[in-house]
Amino acid sequence: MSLDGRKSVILKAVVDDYIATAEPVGSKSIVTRHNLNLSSATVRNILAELEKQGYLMQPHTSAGRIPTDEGYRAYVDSLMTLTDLPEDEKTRMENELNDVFSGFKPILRKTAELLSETTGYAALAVAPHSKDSILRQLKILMIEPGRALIVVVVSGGLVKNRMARVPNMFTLEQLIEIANTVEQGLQGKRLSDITMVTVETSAYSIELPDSLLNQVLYEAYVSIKQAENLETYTNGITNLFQHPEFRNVDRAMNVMDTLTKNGGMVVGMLADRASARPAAETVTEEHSDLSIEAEGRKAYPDYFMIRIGQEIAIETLEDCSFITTTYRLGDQLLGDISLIGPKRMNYDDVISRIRFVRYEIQQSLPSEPIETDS
Amino acid sequence: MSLDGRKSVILKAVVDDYIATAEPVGSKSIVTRHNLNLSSATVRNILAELEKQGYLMQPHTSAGRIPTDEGYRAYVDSLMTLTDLPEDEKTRMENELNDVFSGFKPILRKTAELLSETTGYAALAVAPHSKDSILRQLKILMIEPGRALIVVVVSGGLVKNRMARVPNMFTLEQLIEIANTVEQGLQGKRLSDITMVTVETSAYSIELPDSLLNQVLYEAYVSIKQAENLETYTNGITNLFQHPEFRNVDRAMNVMDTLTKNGGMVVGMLADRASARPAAETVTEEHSDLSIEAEGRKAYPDYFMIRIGQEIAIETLEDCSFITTTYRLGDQLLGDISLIGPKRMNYDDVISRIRFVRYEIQQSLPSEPIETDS
DNA sequence: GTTAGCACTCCGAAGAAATGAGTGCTAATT
DNA sequence: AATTAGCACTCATTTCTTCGGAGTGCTAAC
Repeated sequence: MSLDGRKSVILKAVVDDYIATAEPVGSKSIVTRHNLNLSSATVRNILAELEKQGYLMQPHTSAGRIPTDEGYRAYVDSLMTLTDLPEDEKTRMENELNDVFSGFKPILRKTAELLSETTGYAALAVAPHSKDSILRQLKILMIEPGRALIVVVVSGGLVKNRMARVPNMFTLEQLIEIANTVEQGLQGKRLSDITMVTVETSAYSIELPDSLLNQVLYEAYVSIKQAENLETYTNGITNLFQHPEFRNVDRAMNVMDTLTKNGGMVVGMLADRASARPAAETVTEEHSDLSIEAEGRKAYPDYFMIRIGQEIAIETLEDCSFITTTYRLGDQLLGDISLIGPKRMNYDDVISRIRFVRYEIQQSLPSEPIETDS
Repeated sequence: MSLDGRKSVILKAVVDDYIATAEPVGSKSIVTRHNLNLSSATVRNILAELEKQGYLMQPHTSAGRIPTDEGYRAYVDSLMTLTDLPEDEKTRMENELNDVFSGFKPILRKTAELLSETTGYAALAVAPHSKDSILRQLKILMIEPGRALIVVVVSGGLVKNRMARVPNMFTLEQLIEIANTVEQGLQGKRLSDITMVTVETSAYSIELPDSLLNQVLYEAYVSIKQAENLETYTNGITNLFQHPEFRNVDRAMNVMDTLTKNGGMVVGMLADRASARPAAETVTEEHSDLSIEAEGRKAYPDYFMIRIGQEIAIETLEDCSFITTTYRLGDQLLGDISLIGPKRMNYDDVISRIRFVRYEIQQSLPSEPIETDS
């Protein structure tokens, strides 16, 4: 009953056609487009069944069918055919990525740009970060009297730096002493466990007036805390407007709003959740015949997390789909690459591309230094 | 003939009403709304004259009038009445700004946020930068073998830093020597005059194999060059969609695109031009009775540059107006605050608010350390 | 110089009619 | 028992028409 051969062929046909045309798909057009050996009447019967099973729906009584979230889900899980990118596409993207000025940020920016441009959807890259980052180093560099650059180095090689104002009277030596003391006291701690109290405690042995010392400690604390922040690069949000589902200004605005508010935090958190817990039902395994790093499957979250419509659990994005995957640099650093488009998205193409750029990022930057700040 | 008392009253009325309603303004509604002692017929005659003079136009023959770019220009230059912000608004904005976590970036972000939220338009803040930045310091901090943080300090106190990969074999001492040598060679030079050749020349005395040395020099060069980049913070672009002139998806998309492409560079350059050359005809002097820093008028570009429609000289923004002002930190650092909205913008309110936040920024952060990176 | 009056314009809303893609159901066919 | 042809029906969309009204310009009177 559920999805025998013919049914799945028709469901796939509906989703494929709807993705291509954005118009409800009728029985007749299916028959001709896919030259099936069936009459439209038979197809109609099958469509009715698929609708009863929840895979399809009609926008109104006398219209063709469009996929429901469940329909897309079935399509993505087992129906769609993943193809590899054509070679010239690959080399083109490869070249573009290699052209980038050195530095990690530019490369992520370029990645988001490339993805959004080639797919026509919105792309998002989250900079590498470590889930349970551990403080490794705390350095201070005096820029001029009263101003110092505080550098926080975290497990996995992530470095964050931040300018801070310090009392004029401190000498570089004093600052370095403070930094060293705090560093020793906090080294190895998880960032999330560090509080202002921890910082102060770590520095109890230093003999300086509290009022002055605390200013520096506070700056150090802020710097450490900022190392926890995720950085995100978004590109191509306006692309979404090209798609008919967002030709309505209000809907477009809502989506834009959600994607840009708080510096992309909403989306960043979403992507973050992806790498955090790849829950069984929402994670789509790559089709094994095309999987690039099949050996690592169990050990690392190399899946594509695909959230369709309601599954995103954000009301304004219920017409969207959200595809996320995680890249790794070395053993500890994780980052995410995501793509947001209409539910009626070219999943096949998008997945190929994301996989490709992930591969590229991991290849070309296995241990690139990573600079970030707040 | 040009703009005698009654005419300017009527022009002001039209612009005011059109700003308020977004509907073409008719002769009758002017009379009732502003209870003038005139008949609608008289007003019609005046409207016809104003139209002949180029201040007004009709969308179609039997419609009311709307302002032309010249109409807005006249309004902005001499007709509108600038009011001061109500006290509670001021304290509210002040509090919000003071609540911000320390650091310059957050404050600029907050500024853009505040402005866009309270005005309902899009806001843009350009981080402080110096027009002809001069290299002051070049520091290197070794993070771990093979990785170093390069810090560039520029005249005016701007600091940029960037992680770089350096050959493993270098010791911290060697790196510091290189940095010091290059620093000495380049100190005092304008960033724009520094090239890869200049950098290499500055280091000719160092006795190390070229192939290794050049890697470091290249990284230094890149770091210096990145210090030239402007950083921009944009907020509230989606606000624009609320206004009827952008309810058309395509127009909205064009505007969005222009405002977001290349990380806001288009707009950044626009704002930049504002502080660069305040050309007479496009710069609007603040109405003197409300001017806060009247004494500094000639010495600093404390004007509001207002560009209306075509004056922006970007086709996709021809329905917009663009208001920019420059803030200063200390003597050398300049930054811009801009607001982008429909031509039919509440100029009065917007200008008051921009002026207020500029004042706040300059007050609360006279010499805050400024951290940025690429 | 101002105003009342009037004919005229033209947008936009509201309705009516035609179109056509697509459906579900029934009865005939394989 | 599955498939298909046929047909009546539904309903979004498009096109055309009508009509009201806000607003104008012009003329003639005040």
